[in-house]
Amino acid sequence: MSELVQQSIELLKAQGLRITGPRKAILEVLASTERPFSSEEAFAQLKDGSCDLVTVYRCLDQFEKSGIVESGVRENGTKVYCLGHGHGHHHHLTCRLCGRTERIDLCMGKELEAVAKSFGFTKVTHVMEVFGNCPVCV
Amino acid sequence: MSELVQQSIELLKAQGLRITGPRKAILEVLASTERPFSSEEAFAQLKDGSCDLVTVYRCLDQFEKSGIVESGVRENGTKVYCLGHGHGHHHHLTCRLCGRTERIDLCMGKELEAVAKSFGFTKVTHVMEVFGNCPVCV
DNA sequence: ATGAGTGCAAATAGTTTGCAAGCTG
DNA sequence: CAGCTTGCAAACTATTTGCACTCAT
Repeated sequence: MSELVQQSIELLKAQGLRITGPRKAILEVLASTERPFSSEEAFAQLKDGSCDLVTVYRCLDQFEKSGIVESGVRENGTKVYCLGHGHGHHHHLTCRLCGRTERIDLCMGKELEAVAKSFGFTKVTHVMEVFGNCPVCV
Repeated sequence: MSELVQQSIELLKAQGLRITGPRKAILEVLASTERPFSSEEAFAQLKDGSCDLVTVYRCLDQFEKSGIVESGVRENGTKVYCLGHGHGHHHHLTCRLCGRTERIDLCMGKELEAVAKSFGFTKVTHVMEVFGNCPVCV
């Protein structure tokens, strides 16, 4: 089991959450690559019978609430999740044709928070996804 | 009819598209505020009987292809559209409780494009939405 | 043993599509 | 009057919810 999965499990335990087969399996999938997964995609990566698709939805949602994964939104509105991979908040550059994903550390979180605060907004979060056609897909 | 709507209509005509009742009505709604609308929300603003919800979906999609509106995605994945309002590309700060929206001109489009190109990606686009709780909602 | 977690089925939300009829240019 | 547009119905995709059962702690 990867170190990243171990860390995540500790975090879950620390919050009084239970470590189950499906949760471990889903974490393993997320840890396998930096590419963000939708619930359906993560489900597709699981060995047949690992768990139900609904469980994937519920676990990913739970993981997000627990702060061990971050979520984003695809161009088409699909929700995706990825482990912090030990690097905390970041964004992705995704090929809209093949799904290949590169990590982007560029982020204007602080600036956005400053602007938002100037409007009196609190609990500021943001979602940013970058799309393009990768060299392989032309 | 607002100037903004006039401009949009000219753009549609220039592309050989037809100016119909529903299209004008939808443009009026979009022009009424800087707040981005989902198809359902735009539909709700129309006078009863202006047109069918499906038509709103199709028109907004068409408007985006024609370049007269820009689209974004809500935290929950809902697709939203807004007129350029004569200021071109921009982003929004939306209260996740009441929907109040402020315009944000902060954008790292150029930087993102540079990073994406360094990976060999072309046709780079990005989606960014900022959320918070506005002063009125606490 | 107790309640968090899961599976299955069914409900929902948002959006898209097929096709015949209507209206714009 | 040609064919872009629309309306209506139905299909679809992604996600959520209800409920009984199971298993981690």
